Amino acid sequence: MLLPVPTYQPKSACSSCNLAEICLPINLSEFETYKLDELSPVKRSFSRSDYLYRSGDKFRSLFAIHSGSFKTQILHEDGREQVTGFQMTGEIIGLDAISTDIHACEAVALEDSVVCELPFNKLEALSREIPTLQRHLHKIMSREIVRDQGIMLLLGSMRAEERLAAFLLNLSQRFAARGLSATQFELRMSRQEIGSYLGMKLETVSRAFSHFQAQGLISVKVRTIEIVNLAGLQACLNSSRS
Amino acid sequence: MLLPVPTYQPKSACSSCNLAEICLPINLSEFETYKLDELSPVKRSFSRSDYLYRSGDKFRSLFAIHSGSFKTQILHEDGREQVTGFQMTGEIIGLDAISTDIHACEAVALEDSVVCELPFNKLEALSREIPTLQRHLHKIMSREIVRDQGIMLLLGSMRAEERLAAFLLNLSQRFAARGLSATQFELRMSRQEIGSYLGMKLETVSRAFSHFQAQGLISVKVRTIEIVNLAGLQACLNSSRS
DNA sequence: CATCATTATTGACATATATCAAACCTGTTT
DNA sequence: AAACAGGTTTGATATATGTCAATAATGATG
Repeated sequence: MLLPVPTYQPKSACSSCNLAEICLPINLSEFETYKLDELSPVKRSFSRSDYLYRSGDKFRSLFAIHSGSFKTQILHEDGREQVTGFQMTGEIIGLDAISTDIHACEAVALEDSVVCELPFNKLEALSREIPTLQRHLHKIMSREIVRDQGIMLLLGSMRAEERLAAFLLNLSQRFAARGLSATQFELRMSRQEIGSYLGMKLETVSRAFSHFQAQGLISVKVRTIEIVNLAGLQACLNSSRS
Repeated sequence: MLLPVPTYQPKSACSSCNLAEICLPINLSEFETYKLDELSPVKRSFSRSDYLYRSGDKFRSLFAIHSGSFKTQILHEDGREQVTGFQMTGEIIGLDAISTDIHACEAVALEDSVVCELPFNKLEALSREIPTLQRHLHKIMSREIVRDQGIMLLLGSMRAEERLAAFLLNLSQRFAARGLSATQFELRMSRQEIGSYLGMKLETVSRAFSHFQAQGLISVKVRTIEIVNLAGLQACLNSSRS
Protein backbone atom coordinates (compact mmCIF):
# COMPACT_ATOMS: atom_id res chain seq x y z
CA MET A 1 0.00 0.00 0.00
CA LEU A 2 1.32 3.34 -0.98
CA LEU A 3 -0.02 5.76 1.58
CA PRO A 4 0.65 4.49 5.08
CA VAL A 5 -2.42 3.80 7.17
CA PRO A 6 -2.08 5.08 10.74
CA THR A 7 -2.85 2.41 13.29
CA TYR A 8 -6.12 2.79 15.03
CA GLN A 9 -7.53 0.98 18.02
CA PRO A 10 -11.32 0.99 18.06
CA LYS A 11 -12.60 2.76 21.11
CA SER A 12 -14.33 1.07 23.97
CA ALA A 13 -16.67 2.97 26.26
CA CYS A 14 -15.55 6.59 26.34
CA SER A 15 -16.53 8.33 29.53
CA SER A 16 -14.79 11.67 29.39
CA CYS A 17 -11.96 11.47 26.93
CA ASN A 18 -10.54 8.02 27.24
CA LEU A 19 -7.01 8.97 26.42
CA ALA A 20 -5.29 5.66 26.75
CA GLU A 21 -7.78 4.05 24.41
CA ILE A 22 -8.55 6.72 21.91
CA CYS A 23 -5.98 9.41 21.63
CA LEU A 24 -2.91 7.45 22.51
CA PRO A 25 -3.72 3.80 22.13
CA ILE A 26 -0.95 2.10 24.06
CA ASN A 27 -0.67 -0.42 26.82
CA LEU A 28 -0.01 1.22 30.14
CA SER A 29 0.14 -0.03 33.68
CA GLU A 30 -2.58 1.08 36.07
CA PHE A 31 -0.21 3.57 37.62
CA GLU A 32 0.76 4.99 34.24
CA THR A 33 -2.88 5.31 33.23
CA TYR A 34 -3.40 7.19 36.46
CA LYS A 35 -0.50 9.49 35.64
CA LEU A 36 -1.93 10.07 32.21
CA ASP A 37 -4.92 11.72 33.82
CA GLU A 38 -2.60 14.60 34.63
CA LEU A 39 -2.97 15.59 31.03
CA SER A 40 -6.59 16.40 31.86
CA PRO A 41 -7.45 16.87 28.23
CA VAL A 42 -10.28 19.17 27.30
CA LYS A 43 -12.77 18.27 24.62
CA ARG A 44 -13.80 20.90 22.12
CA SER A 45 -16.48 20.80 19.45
CA PHE A 46 -16.33 22.26 15.98
CA SER A 47 -18.83 22.75 13.19
CA ARG A 48 -18.12 22.27 9.54
CA SER A 49 -15.57 24.82 8.22
CA ASP A 50 -14.57 25.95 11.71
CA TYR A 51 -10.86 26.44 12.25
CA LEU A 52 -9.15 24.26 14.83
CA TYR A 53 -6.14 26.53 14.46
CA ARG A 54 -4.82 28.97 11.91
CA SER A 55 -1.46 29.54 10.39
CA GLY A 56 0.51 31.79 12.74
CA ASP A 57 -1.32 30.76 15.90
CA LYS A 58 0.82 30.10 18.94
CA PHE A 59 1.36 26.40 19.49
CA ARG A 60 0.25 25.02 22.83
CA SER A 61 -1.39 21.68 22.22
CA LEU A 62 -1.67 18.72 19.98
CA PHE A 63 -5.18 17.62 19.13
CA ALA A 64 -6.52 14.10 18.97
CA ILE A 65 -9.57 13.82 16.78
CA HIS A 66 -12.31 12.26 18.82
CA SER A 67 -14.96 12.28 16.13
CA GLY A 68 -15.37 13.87 12.75
CA SER A 69 -12.62 14.90 10.37
CA PHE A 70 -10.37 17.78 9.40
CA LYS A 71 -8.21 18.97 6.58
CA THR A 72 -4.86 20.66 7.08
CA GLN A 73 -3.51 23.09 4.54
CA ILE A 74 -0.59 25.40 3.93
CA LEU A 75 -1.11 28.86 2.52
CA HIS A 76 1.53 30.37 0.29
CA GLU A 77 2.01 34.14 0.06
CA ASP A 78 0.74 34.36 -3.50
CA GLY A 79 -2.58 32.82 -2.60
CA ARG A 80 -1.73 29.27 -3.54
CA GLU A 81 -2.89 26.75 -1.03
CA GLN A 82 -2.07 23.10 -0.65
CA VAL A 83 -4.08 20.61 1.35
CA THR A 84 -1.48 18.57 3.22
CA GLY A 85 -3.77 15.98 4.72
CA PHE A 86 -7.21 14.77 5.69
CA GLN A 87 -7.40 13.56 9.28
CA MET A 88 -10.03 11.36 10.83
CA THR A 89 -11.01 9.87 14.17
CA GLY A 90 -8.09 8.84 16.34
CA GLU A 91 -5.47 10.75 14.41
CA ILE A 92 -3.23 13.40 15.94
CA ILE A 93 -3.01 16.85 14.46
CA GLY A 94 -0.65 19.77 15.02
CA LEU A 95 2.76 18.06 15.01
CA ASP A 96 4.20 20.53 12.51
CA ALA A 97 3.94 23.37 15.02
CA ILE A 98 6.38 21.88 17.52
CA SER A 99 9.30 22.98 15.38
CA THR A 100 8.71 26.73 15.73
CA ASP A 101 6.02 26.98 18.45
CA ILE A 102 3.85 28.53 15.76
CA HIS A 103 1.32 26.71 13.65
CA ALA A 104 2.66 26.52 10.11
CA CYS A 105 -0.57 25.29 8.58
CA GLU A 106 -4.23 25.56 9.40
CA ALA A 107 -6.74 22.91 10.33
CA VAL A 108 -10.36 23.14 9.24
CA ALA A 109 -13.24 20.87 10.24
CA LEU A 110 -14.79 19.03 7.28
CA GLU A 111 -17.89 18.16 9.33
CA ASP A 112 -19.09 18.52 12.90
CA SER A 113 -16.19 17.23 14.94
CA VAL A 114 -14.88 16.85 18.47
CA VAL A 115 -11.23 16.99 19.41
CA CYS A 116 -9.24 16.24 22.56
CA GLU A 117 -6.79 18.99 23.38
CA LEU A 118 -3.45 17.66 24.64
CA PRO A 119 -1.27 20.40 26.18
CA PHE A 120 2.16 19.70 24.74
CA ASN A 121 4.13 20.75 27.80
CA LYS A 122 2.28 18.24 29.90
CA LEU A 123 2.65 15.61 27.21
CA GLU A 124 6.41 16.13 27.19
CA ALA A 125 6.64 16.06 30.97
CA LEU A 126 4.62 12.85 31.14
CA SER A 127 6.59 11.19 28.39
CA ARG A 128 9.74 11.77 30.44
CA GLU A 129 8.13 9.70 33.16
CA ILE A 130 6.46 7.06 31.00
CA PRO A 131 8.88 5.59 28.45
CA THR A 132 6.04 3.79 26.68
CA LEU A 133 4.34 7.11 26.11
CA GLN A 134 7.60 8.68 24.97
CA ARG A 135 8.14 5.96 22.40
CA HIS A 136 4.54 6.24 21.26
CA LEU A 137 4.88 9.98 20.73
CA HIS A 138 8.03 9.45 18.70
CA LYS A 139 6.30 6.81 16.61
CA ILE A 140 3.40 9.14 15.92
CA MET A 141 5.75 11.86 14.71
CA SER A 142 7.78 9.43 12.65
CA ARG A 143 4.61 8.01 11.13
CA GLU A 144 3.67 11.50 10.00
CA ILE A 145 7.06 11.80 8.30
CA VAL A 146 6.52 8.48 6.52
CA ARG A 147 3.04 9.56 5.47
CA ASP A 148 4.34 12.82 4.05
CA GLN A 149 7.05 11.00 2.14
CA GLY A 150 4.42 8.69 0.70
CA ILE A 151 2.61 11.74 -0.59
CA MET A 152 5.85 13.07 -2.04
CA LEU A 153 6.16 9.80 -3.97
CA LEU A 154 2.58 10.15 -5.11
CA LEU A 155 2.95 13.77 -6.19
CA GLY A 156 6.36 13.32 -7.69
CA SER A 157 5.97 10.15 -9.69
CA MET A 158 2.35 9.20 -10.26
CA ARG A 159 -0.11 10.26 -12.91
CA ALA A 160 -3.51 11.69 -12.11
CA GLU A 161 -5.55 8.48 -12.09
CA GLU A 162 -2.95 6.61 -10.10
CA ARG A 163 -3.04 9.34 -7.48
CA LEU A 164 -6.79 9.17 -7.17
CA ALA A 165 -6.70 5.37 -6.95
CA ALA A 166 -4.09 5.58 -4.18
CA PHE A 167 -6.23 8.16 -2.40
CA LEU A 168 -9.39 6.05 -2.55
CA LEU A 169 -7.57 2.91 -1.42
CA ASN A 170 -6.03 4.81 1.47
CA LEU A 171 -9.43 6.12 2.56
CA SER A 172 -10.87 2.63 2.21
CA GLN A 173 -8.25 1.19 4.55
CA ARG A 174 -8.66 3.91 7.09
CA PHE A 175 -12.43 3.50 7.17
CA ALA A 176 -12.00 -0.26 7.49
CA ALA A 177 -9.59 0.22 10.41
CA ARG A 178 -12.42 2.07 12.15
CA GLY A 179 -14.89 -0.71 11.67
CA LEU A 180 -16.63 1.05 8.79
CA SER A 181 -17.16 -0.31 5.32
CA ALA A 182 -14.04 -0.52 3.18
CA THR A 183 -16.06 -0.37 0.00
CA GLN A 184 -18.77 2.16 0.64
CA PHE A 185 -18.19 5.54 2.13
CA GLU A 186 -19.01 9.18 2.00
CA LEU A 187 -16.33 11.66 0.99
CA ARG A 188 -16.11 14.55 3.39
CA MET A 189 -14.19 16.81 1.03
CA SER A 190 -14.89 18.56 -2.28
CA ARG A 191 -13.33 17.74 -5.64
CA GLN A 192 -11.37 20.95 -5.25
CA GLU A 193 -9.92 19.81 -1.93
CA ILE A 194 -9.08 16.36 -3.27
CA GLY A 195 -7.41 18.06 -6.22
CA SER A 196 -5.35 20.31 -4.01
CA TYR A 197 -4.23 17.34 -1.94
CA LEU A 198 -3.34 15.28 -5.01
CA GLY A 199 -1.77 18.08 -7.01
CA MET A 200 -4.36 18.24 -9.76
CA LYS A 201 -7.27 20.41 -10.83
CA LEU A 202 -10.80 19.66 -9.72
CA GLU A 203 -11.86 18.93 -13.30
CA THR A 204 -9.16 16.29 -13.57
CA VAL A 205 -10.38 14.73 -10.32
CA SER A 206 -13.89 14.66 -11.68
CA ARG A 207 -12.80 13.10 -14.95
CA ALA A 208 -10.79 10.44 -13.15
CA PHE A 209 -13.85 9.55 -11.03
CA SER A 210 -15.95 9.29 -14.18
CA HIS A 211 -13.36 7.16 -15.90
CA PHE A 212 -13.08 4.76 -12.96
CA GLN A 213 -16.84 4.48 -13.00
CA ALA A 214 -16.89 3.79 -16.73
CA GLN A 215 -14.32 1.05 -16.15
CA GLY A 216 -16.57 -0.51 -13.54
CA LEU A 217 -14.02 0.01 -10.78
CA ILE A 218 -16.14 2.26 -8.61
CA SER A 219 -19.58 3.75 -8.46
CA VAL A 220 -19.72 7.48 -7.86
CA LYS A 221 -22.74 9.49 -6.82
CA VAL A 222 -21.20 12.86 -6.09
CA ARG A 223 -19.68 12.24 -2.66
CA THR A 224 -20.93 8.72 -2.15
CA ILE A 225 -18.33 6.23 -3.29
CA GLU A 226 -18.61 2.51 -3.71
CA ILE A 227 -15.55 0.51 -4.63
CA VAL A 228 -16.89 -2.18 -6.95
CA ASN A 229 -13.61 -3.74 -8.02
CA LEU A 230 -11.00 -3.35 -5.33
CA ALA A 231 -8.37 -5.45 -7.07
CA GLY A 232 -8.89 -3.50 -10.25
CA LEU A 233 -8.38 -0.24 -8.43
CA GLN A 234 -5.19 -1.57 -6.87
CA ALA A 235 -4.02 -2.63 -10.31
CA CYS A 236 -4.19 1.02 -11.41
CA LEU A 237 -1.33 1.72 -9.04
CA ASN A 238 1.05 -0.84 -10.45
CA SER A 239 0.39 0.04 -14.06
CA SER A 240 3.08 2.69 -14.19
CA ARG A 241 5.42 3.18 -17.09
CA SER A 242 7.58 5.93 -15.65
CA MET B 1 11.12 31.17 1.86
CA LEU B 2 9.33 28.13 0.69
CA LEU B 3 11.46 25.21 1.76
CA PRO B 4 12.38 25.50 5.42
CA VAL B 5 16.07 25.80 6.17
CA PRO B 6 17.14 23.66 9.13
CA THR B 7 19.03 25.64 11.71
CA TYR B 8 22.71 25.01 11.81
CA GLN B 9 25.32 26.10 14.30
CA PRO B 10 28.79 26.31 12.82
CA LYS B 11 31.13 23.90 14.53
CA SER B 12 33.96 24.91 16.77
CA ALA B 13 36.92 22.64 17.33
CA CYS B 14 35.74 19.07 16.90
CA SER B 15 37.84 16.60 18.86
CA SER B 16 35.96 13.32 18.57
CA CYS B 17 32.40 14.02 17.63
CA ASN B 18 31.40 17.20 19.32
CA LEU B 19 27.81 16.29 19.82
CA ALA B 20 26.54 19.32 21.62
CA GLU B 21 27.92 21.60 18.95
CA ILE B 22 27.46 19.69 15.76
CA CYS B 23 24.86 17.00 15.90
CA LEU B 24 22.55 18.50 18.43
CA PRO B 25 23.31 22.18 18.70
CA ILE B 26 21.67 23.18 21.94
CA ASN B 27 22.69 24.87 25.11
CA LEU B 28 23.35 22.44 27.89
CA SER B 29 24.73 22.73 31.37
CA GLU B 30 28.12 21.23 32.07
CA PHE B 31 26.46 18.29 33.78
CA GLU B 32 24.14 17.70 30.85
CA THR B 33 27.01 17.85 28.42
CA TYR B 34 28.68 15.26 30.55
CA LYS B 35 25.61 13.06 30.45
CA LEU B 36 25.47 13.45 26.70
CA ASP B 37 28.77 11.61 26.49
CA GLU B 38 26.85 8.49 27.42
CA LEU B 39 25.64 8.46 23.83
CA SER B 40 29.24 7.66 22.88
CA PRO B 41 28.50 8.15 19.23
CA VAL B 42 30.58 6.30 16.69
CA LYS B 43 31.82 7.97 13.54
CA ARG B 44 31.57 6.14 10.26
CA SER B 45 32.95 7.05 6.85
CA PHE B 46 31.31 6.53 3.50
CA SER B 47 32.42 6.87 -0.10
CA ARG B 48 30.32 8.24 -2.89
CA SER B 49 27.31 5.98 -3.65
CA ASP B 50 27.75 3.92 -0.47
CA TYR B 51 24.56 3.12 1.38
CA LEU B 52 24.18 4.47 4.90
CA TYR B 53 21.17 2.19 5.26
CA ARG B 54 18.79 0.42 2.92
CA SER B 55 15.07 0.05 2.82
CA GLY B 56 14.12 -2.83 5.11
CA ASP B 57 17.13 -2.52 7.41
CA LYS B 58 16.46 -2.76 11.12
CA PHE B 59 16.40 0.66 12.75
CA ARG B 60 18.83 1.21 15.59
CA SER B 61 20.27 4.67 15.23
CA LEU B 62 19.77 8.10 13.89
CA PHE B 63 22.69 9.57 11.99
CA ALA B 64 24.05 13.09 12.19
CA ILE B 65 25.95 14.08 9.09
CA HIS B 66 29.36 15.24 10.17
CA SER B 67 30.67 16.04 6.71
CA GLY B 68 29.57 15.38 3.16
CA SER B 69 26.04 14.83 1.94
CA PHE B 70 23.45 12.17 1.28
CA LYS B 71 20.26 11.61 -0.60
CA THR B 72 17.30 9.66 0.77
CA GLN B 73 14.91 7.89 -1.54
CA ILE B 74 11.87 5.64 -1.46
CA LEU B 75 11.58 2.69 -3.79
CA HIS B 76 8.18 1.66 -5.06
CA GLU B 77 7.45 -1.96 -6.02
CA ASP B 78 7.16 -1.20 -9.72
CA GLY B 79 10.66 0.25 -9.89
CA ARG B 80 9.67 3.87 -9.48
CA GLU B 81 11.88 5.74 -7.10
CA GLN B 82 11.49 9.12 -5.48
CA VAL B 83 14.28 11.13 -3.92
CA THR B 84 12.77 12.49 -0.71
CA GLY B 85 15.62 14.72 0.33
CA PHE B 86 19.21 15.84 0.09
CA GLN B 87 20.92 16.12 3.46
CA MET B 88 24.06 18.00 4.31
CA THR B 89 26.42 18.62 7.23
CA GLY B 90 24.69 18.91 10.56
CA GLU B 91 21.41 17.41 9.47
CA ILE B 92 19.85 14.35 11.06
CA ILE B 93 18.83 11.38 8.97
CA GLY B 94 16.75 8.28 9.70
CA LEU B 95 13.74 9.75 11.49
CA ASP B 96 11.27 7.92 9.27
CA ALA B 97 12.37 4.56 10.65
CA ILE B 98 11.24 5.24 14.23
CA SER B 99 7.65 4.55 13.26
CA THR B 100 8.13 0.87 12.39
CA ASP B 101 11.67 0.09 13.60
CA ILE B 102 12.47 -0.62 9.95
CA HIS B 103 14.02 1.82 7.53
CA ALA B 104 11.37 2.83 5.01
CA CYS B 105 13.74 4.59 2.67
CA GLU B 106 17.40 4.29 1.82
CA ALA B 107 20.22 6.79 2.28
CA VAL B 108 23.07 7.03 -0.21
CA ALA B 109 26.23 9.13 0.06
CA LEU B 110 26.55 11.74 -2.69
CA GLU B 111 30.25 12.24 -1.95
CA ASP B 112 32.77 11.04 0.60
CA SER B 113 31.05 11.61 3.92
CA VAL B 114 31.30 11.03 7.64
CA VAL B 115 28.36 10.45 9.93
CA CYS B 116 27.88 10.28 13.68
CA GLU B 117 25.81 7.28 14.71
CA LEU B 118 23.35 8.07 17.51
CA PRO B 119 21.84 4.92 19.07
CA PHE B 120 18.17 5.77 19.38
CA ASN B 121 17.56 3.87 22.62
CA LYS B 122 20.26 5.87 24.32
CA LEU B 123 18.95 9.06 22.79
CA GLU B 124 15.49 8.36 24.17
CA ALA B 125 16.83 7.49 27.60
CA LEU B 126 18.91 10.64 27.71
CA SER B 127 16.10 12.83 26.54
CA ARG B 128 14.02 11.61 29.47
CA GLU B 129 16.72 13.00 31.72
CA ILE B 130 17.49 16.18 29.82
CA PRO B 131 14.33 18.10 28.93
CA THR B 132 16.28 20.44 26.65
CA LEU B 133 17.42 17.48 24.64
CA GLN B 134 13.91 16.07 24.59
CA ARG B 135 12.53 19.29 23.23
CA HIS B 136 15.32 19.50 20.69
CA LEU B 137 14.59 16.01 19.43
CA HIS B 138 10.91 16.88 19.08
CA LYS B 139 11.79 20.02 17.19
CA ILE B 140 14.03 18.10 14.81
CA MET B 141 11.23 15.67 14.04
CA SER B 142 8.68 18.40 13.66
CA ARG B 143 11.01 20.34 11.39
CA GLU B 144 11.23 17.31 9.15
CA ILE B 145 7.43 17.27 8.96
CA VAL B 146 7.38 20.95 8.01
CA ARG B 147 10.07 20.38 5.42
CA ASP B 148 8.14 17.51 3.87
CA GLN B 149 4.98 19.60 3.76
CA GLY B 150 6.92 22.34 2.01
CA ILE B 151 7.87 19.82 -0.64
CA MET B 152 4.26 18.73 -0.92
CA LEU B 153 3.37 22.35 -1.66
CA LEU B 154 6.15 22.50 -4.20
CA LEU B 155 5.17 19.26 -5.92
CA GLY B 156 1.47 19.90 -5.72
CA SER B 157 1.18 23.47 -6.83
CA MET B 158 4.30 24.75 -8.55
CA ARG B 159 5.40 24.54 -12.15
CA ALA B 160 8.76 23.14 -13.21
CA GLU B 161 10.79 26.36 -13.21
CA GLU B 162 9.33 27.50 -9.91
CA ARG B 163 10.34 24.20 -8.36
CA LEU B 164 13.89 24.51 -9.57
CA ALA B 165 14.11 28.10 -8.37
CA ALA B 166 12.85 27.04 -4.95
CA PHE B 167 15.37 24.23 -4.90
CA LEU B 168 18.31 26.47 -5.78
CA LEU B 169 17.30 29.10 -3.26
CA ASN B 170 16.97 26.47 -0.58
CA LEU B 171 20.44 25.11 -1.34
CA SER B 172 21.80 28.63 -1.36
CA GLN B 173 20.45 29.28 2.13
CA ARG B 174 21.72 26.03 3.49
CA PHE B 175 25.20 26.64 2.12
CA ALA B 176 25.15 30.15 3.54
CA ALA B 177 24.13 28.82 6.96
CA ARG B 178 27.32 26.73 6.86
CA GLY B 179 29.51 29.70 6.12
CA LEU B 180 29.83 28.82 2.45
CA SER B 181 28.96 31.03 -0.46
CA ALA B 182 25.26 31.61 -1.00
CA THR B 183 25.80 32.40 -4.66
CA GLN B 184 28.39 29.94 -5.86
CA PHE B 185 28.29 26.27 -5.17
CA GLU B 186 28.76 22.82 -6.56
CA LEU B 187 25.78 20.54 -6.97
CA ARG B 188 26.41 17.13 -5.51
CA MET B 189 23.57 15.46 -7.36
CA SER B 190 22.75 14.65 -10.99
CA ARG B 191 19.98 16.20 -13.10
CA GLN B 192 18.21 12.89 -12.78
CA GLU B 193 18.30 13.07 -8.98
CA ILE B 194 17.17 16.68 -8.94
CA GLY B 195 14.36 15.70 -11.28
CA SER B 196 13.26 12.84 -9.07
CA TYR B 197 13.23 15.12 -6.05
CA LEU B 198 11.30 17.85 -7.85
CA GLY B 199 8.90 15.55 -9.69
CA MET B 200 10.12 16.26 -13.19
CA LYS B 201 12.23 14.58 -15.86
CA LEU B 202 15.93 15.25 -16.12
CA GLU B 203 15.48 16.93 -19.51
CA THR B 204 13.05 19.38 -17.97
CA VAL B 205 15.56 20.13 -15.22
CA SER B 206 18.23 20.77 -17.80
CA ARG B 207 15.98 23.03 -19.85
CA ALA B 208 15.03 25.01 -16.77
CA PHE B 209 18.71 25.52 -15.93
CA SER B 210 19.36 26.70 -19.47
CA HIS B 211 16.41 29.04 -19.38
CA PHE B 212 17.50 30.60 -16.08
CA GLN B 213 20.92 31.10 -17.59
CA ALA B 214 19.48 32.70 -20.70
CA GLN B 215 17.51 35.06 -18.43
CA GLY B 216 20.72 36.01 -16.67
CA LEU B 217 19.50 34.65 -13.34
CA ILE B 218 22.20 32.06 -12.91
CA SER B 219 25.31 30.78 -14.55
CA VAL B 220 25.48 27.03 -15.05
CA LYS B 221 28.55 25.01 -15.90
CA VAL B 222 27.29 21.46 -15.50
CA ARG B 223 27.31 21.13 -11.70
CA THR B 224 28.85 24.45 -10.86
CA ILE B 225 26.14 26.99 -10.16
CA GLU B 226 26.43 30.69 -9.69
CA ILE B 227 23.41 32.69 -8.72
CA VAL B 228 23.80 35.95 -10.60
CA ASN B 229 20.47 37.55 -9.80
CA LEU B 230 19.17 36.33 -6.48
CA ALA B 231 16.18 38.66 -6.39
CA GLY B 232 15.25 37.63 -9.89
CA LEU B 233 15.34 33.99 -8.92
CA GLN B 234 13.15 34.70 -5.91
CA ALA B 235 10.74 36.54 -8.17
CA CYS B 236 10.23 33.31 -10.14
CA LEU B 237 8.57 31.88 -7.08
CA ASN B 238 5.99 34.56 -6.68
CA SER B 239 5.04 34.68 -10.33
CA SER B 240 2.39 32.02 -10.03
CA ARG B 241 -0.90 32.14 -11.81
CA SER B 242 -2.48 29.00 -10.36
C1' DC C 1 -42.34 24.84 -4.40
C1' DA C 2 -39.29 28.23 -6.61
C1' DT C 3 -34.98 30.45 -6.30
C1' DC C 4 -30.34 30.74 -5.46
C1' DA C 5 -25.61 29.44 -4.49
C1' DT C 6 -22.50 25.91 -4.52
C1' DT C 7 -20.47 21.97 -6.34
C1' DA C 8 -19.86 18.61 -9.94
C1' DT C 9 -19.72 17.04 -14.73
C1' DT C 10 -18.54 17.35 -19.44
C1' DG C 11 -16.61 19.26 -23.77
C1' DA C 12 -13.36 21.90 -26.72
C1' DC C 13 -9.07 23.62 -26.80
C1' DA C 14 -4.35 25.26 -24.98
C1' DT C 15 -0.06 24.28 -23.00
C1' DA C 16 3.46 22.47 -19.89
C1' DT C 17 6.00 18.69 -19.55
C1' DA C 18 7.22 13.97 -21.09
C1' DT C 19 9.18 11.17 -24.59
C1' DC C 20 12.38 9.89 -28.03
C1' DA C 21 16.54 10.74 -30.26
C1' DA C 22 20.79 12.85 -31.43
C1' DA C 23 24.77 15.39 -30.30
C1' DC C 24 27.84 17.09 -26.96
C1' DC C 25 30.69 17.29 -22.80
C1' DT C 26 33.68 15.60 -19.08
C1' DG C 27 36.45 12.68 -16.83
C1' DT C 28 38.49 7.96 -16.90
C1' DT C 29 40.70 4.00 -18.79
C1' DT C 30 43.56 1.84 -22.03
C1' DA D 1 46.14 10.54 -27.47
C1' DA D 2 42.13 7.52 -28.46
C1' DA D 3 38.29 5.28 -26.90
C1' DC D 4 34.75 4.88 -23.76
C1' DA D 5 30.98 5.61 -20.34
C1' DG D 6 28.08 8.44 -17.92
C1' DG D 7 26.03 12.57 -17.65
C1' DT D 8 24.16 16.77 -19.97
C1' DT D 9 22.13 19.63 -23.47
C1' DT D 10 19.08 20.45 -27.19
C1' DG D 11 15.49 19.60 -30.73
C1' DA D 12 11.17 17.58 -32.61
C1' DT D 13 7.06 15.63 -31.35
C1' DA D 14 3.46 13.41 -28.32
C1' DT D 15 0.45 13.53 -24.53
C1' DA D 16 -1.44 14.33 -19.96
C1' DT D 17 -3.36 17.73 -17.65
C1' DG D 18 -4.80 22.57 -17.30
C1' DT D 19 -7.93 26.21 -18.81
C1' DC D 20 -12.21 28.14 -20.12
C1' DA D 21 -16.96 27.68 -20.63
C1' DA D 22 -21.45 25.69 -20.55
C1' DT D 23 -24.62 22.63 -18.35
C1' DA D 24 -26.35 19.86 -14.74
C1' DA D 25 -26.93 18.28 -10.18
C1' DT D 26 -27.42 19.26 -5.22
C1' DG D 27 -28.62 21.35 -1.13
C1' DA D 28 -30.06 25.60 1.30
C1' DT D 29 -33.39 29.37 1.90
C1' DG D 30 -37.37 32.03 1.70
